[in-house]
Amino acid sequence: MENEASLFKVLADPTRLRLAVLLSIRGETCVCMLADALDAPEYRISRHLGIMRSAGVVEARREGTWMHYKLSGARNRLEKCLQECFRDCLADHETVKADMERLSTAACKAG
Amino acid sequence: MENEASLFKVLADPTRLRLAVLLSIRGETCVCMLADALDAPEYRISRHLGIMRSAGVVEARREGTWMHYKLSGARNRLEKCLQECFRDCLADHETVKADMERLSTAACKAG
DNA sequence: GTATTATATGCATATATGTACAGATACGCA
DNA sequence: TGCGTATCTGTACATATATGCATATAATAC
Repeated sequence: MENEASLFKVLADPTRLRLAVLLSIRGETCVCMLADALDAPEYRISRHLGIMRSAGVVEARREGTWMHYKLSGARNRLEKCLQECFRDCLADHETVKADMERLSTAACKAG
Repeated sequence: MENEASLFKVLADPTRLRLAVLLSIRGETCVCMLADALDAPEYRISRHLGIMRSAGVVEARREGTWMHYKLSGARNRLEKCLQECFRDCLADHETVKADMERLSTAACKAG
């Protein structure tokens, strides 16, 4: 049960939860966009994305200088269930809506 | 989003996750049975149940000397979704099956 | 009242965690 | 090669967390 608890632990932080929900809504997104969306310093976003990546929750793709992150495909029923939670239960959260609003006006040179 | 992250944090511990799944399967259960099921000292179970109770995840009912705990009714969509996760994704976990096995042979004077 | 049982909690300790800053790395371009 | 931009990470620090032990509380039985 350690693994399952670890998965919950990854989501047990507001920054990481917001990132997970945003990625579930928008799909692959660049780090600089995520930093703008969450209105947080880039190194903080990067650190949390690293934690999520180590846990296999997100995947990264490099495109030149830019790194794009997206949710990993669910590897089991629990991960699938939790990803559904993001979309069904958290996508319309006030914080997420504000994050999406900022994200929509953010400009990223990666296009 | 702090509240949602806190909810995940409550579940981000193996002991608490096992307790949550057990309660979702079996319904209201006495502390001594839970301690037997998890093969853990009673004070540890009590401590974690206290944390879950503070977070509103479980409810307690006193019956004489005994305390019975059960999952609280889901107060929102996220809680409902997570409770479904317990039953759909974690109930057949090896650890949970072993916990249920110990629980089935445990005797509680509360009946 | 005392004794016994079930459960909860104060305390000390060890470990983990999030954050901020500075500096490092990776990449593209000249 | 050197420069600029995007991203990552080493370190330090403050805070949070889980644990074990001993003890406290709560309820019942005598």
